[in-house]
Amino acid sequence: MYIRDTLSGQLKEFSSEDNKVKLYVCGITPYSTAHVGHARSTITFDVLRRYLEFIGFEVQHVQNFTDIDDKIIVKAREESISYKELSTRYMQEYIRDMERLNVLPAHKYPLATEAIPGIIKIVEQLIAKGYAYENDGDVYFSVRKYINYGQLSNRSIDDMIAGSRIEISEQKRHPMDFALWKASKPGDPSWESPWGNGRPGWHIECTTICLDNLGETIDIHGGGLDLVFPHHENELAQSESFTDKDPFVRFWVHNGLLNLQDEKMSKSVGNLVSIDTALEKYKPDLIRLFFLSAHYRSPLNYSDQALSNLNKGLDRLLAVLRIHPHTDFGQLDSSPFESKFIESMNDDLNTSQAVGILFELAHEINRAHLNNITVGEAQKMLKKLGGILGLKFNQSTSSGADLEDKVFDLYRQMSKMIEPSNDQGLSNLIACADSKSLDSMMDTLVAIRRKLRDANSYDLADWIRDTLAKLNLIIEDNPESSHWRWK
RNA sequence: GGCGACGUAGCCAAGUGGUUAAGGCGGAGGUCUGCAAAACCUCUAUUCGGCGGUUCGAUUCCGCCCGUCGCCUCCA
Repeated sequence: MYIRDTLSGQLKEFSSEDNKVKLYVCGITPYSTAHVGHARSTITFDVLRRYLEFIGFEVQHVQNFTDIDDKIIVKAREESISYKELSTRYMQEYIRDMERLNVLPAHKYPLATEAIPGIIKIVEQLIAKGYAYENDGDVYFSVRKYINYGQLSNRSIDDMIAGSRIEISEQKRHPMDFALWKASKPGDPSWESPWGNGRPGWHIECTTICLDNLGETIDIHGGGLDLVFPHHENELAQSESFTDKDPFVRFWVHNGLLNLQDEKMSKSVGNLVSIDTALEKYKPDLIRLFFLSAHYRSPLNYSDQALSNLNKGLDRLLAVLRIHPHTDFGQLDSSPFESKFIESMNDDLNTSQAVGILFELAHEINRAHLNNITVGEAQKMLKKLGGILGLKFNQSTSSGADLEDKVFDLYRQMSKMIEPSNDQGLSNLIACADSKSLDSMMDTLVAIRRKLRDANSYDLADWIRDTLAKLNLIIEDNPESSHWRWK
């Protein structure tokens, strides 16, 4: 498999020792509800992980929570609760949201606040080695000491200072220096350290958690494109300064950002769609399919139109999986689709192409079935390949609280309409309707319509079909048989 | 100002130095059907932002221009 590495800018063939993959994905700062942009990132790496596992790697997946930072402190104070209470709430929410999106849980979700002893050790070492300095309770990393600073984001210290709004801080020796440890203000959550009470800076928790959980060299480090600078740049600088080991990360992988009306979706802009909101409107499979329909590194515009369009496509796949295959005519060979799927995924996780292949396979299954060829194995293949993308292909079901009553009501209306016809068979069918079981009512309705259609009573047959359609119950008629399904 | 990405049909979106530029949605016609739905068949970009260059040949490589977006401050 080939993966694009941000640091080298190259497509590189992926391999690892003993077929084990150390995968570290930057998690969230839990101070507010997760949005669909977070979902895109998480799903990107979920698919990467699933695929690596599919091709035989053993993946160890670690994702952190940065559960202490300025915004958490501010927000907790606003709500008059502890930082812990606040961060716990949003961490739980996040985990639950991801579960709903069928994301495989990471093997570990380490917290920044639980890594503090390790953080302190690393900061002490960085000071001892001359990469960092303490000033009035703060500790800063000295970017000039790390000669490769800027390598990941491909920029030079001078250029960054020249163009823009770097805050000059009295405490720092160089404006680009960044905090490893921050002295805390009275009343803020704080931890004891050799430099007084304080808390970790933003990037050091990831370094520490990586080293503690995965070792000095990790195979894949992932996150959103907006983390390249400063987060990953700083993480890289401090990690390699600490370990003297190059590389810290073999593959830096970054996903493109999700836009809303061509503008990045972010907390600061406020143009957020929460995962919860998205899930109220769209099935998890659809949201995943939407993300995967574009390349993971490209920007992607979140829009209701795009999602709704894709929904028709998802319905196609679901319809194909509903086919009852013939059993006695040669099996459709779906292995070429698997090969093409793998080829696409091997090419830097080209999920867009892979999704295209799913549709091609679906089309082929429909064709084969029409020609009386058995498609059972091909259906399994479709499910299997979709599964690599984390698609569950759950058929729609919905049992509205009073749905049974509504369908039963339909019987009552029908019995009035039918009386004049004096058809004993029909009346018997109607009479045996069981208001408890939707399945049996639907089966009976299908049978009733059969009779009606045989008797050319199309008006009533159509009325039943239309009425059920309004309840999201679809009846499909074929010359020889009829079926019902959920919309 | 610096760095980077992108611009492919009505929309979403892959892709390639050269026979037919994936796939989905939408649209048109047809088959099937009592009708509808689903499915199937055919069609729907002589052309890949614009202008030059390299090349026998470029949408694909190079340069410039136009446009959109991202990063350089917290962000997945």
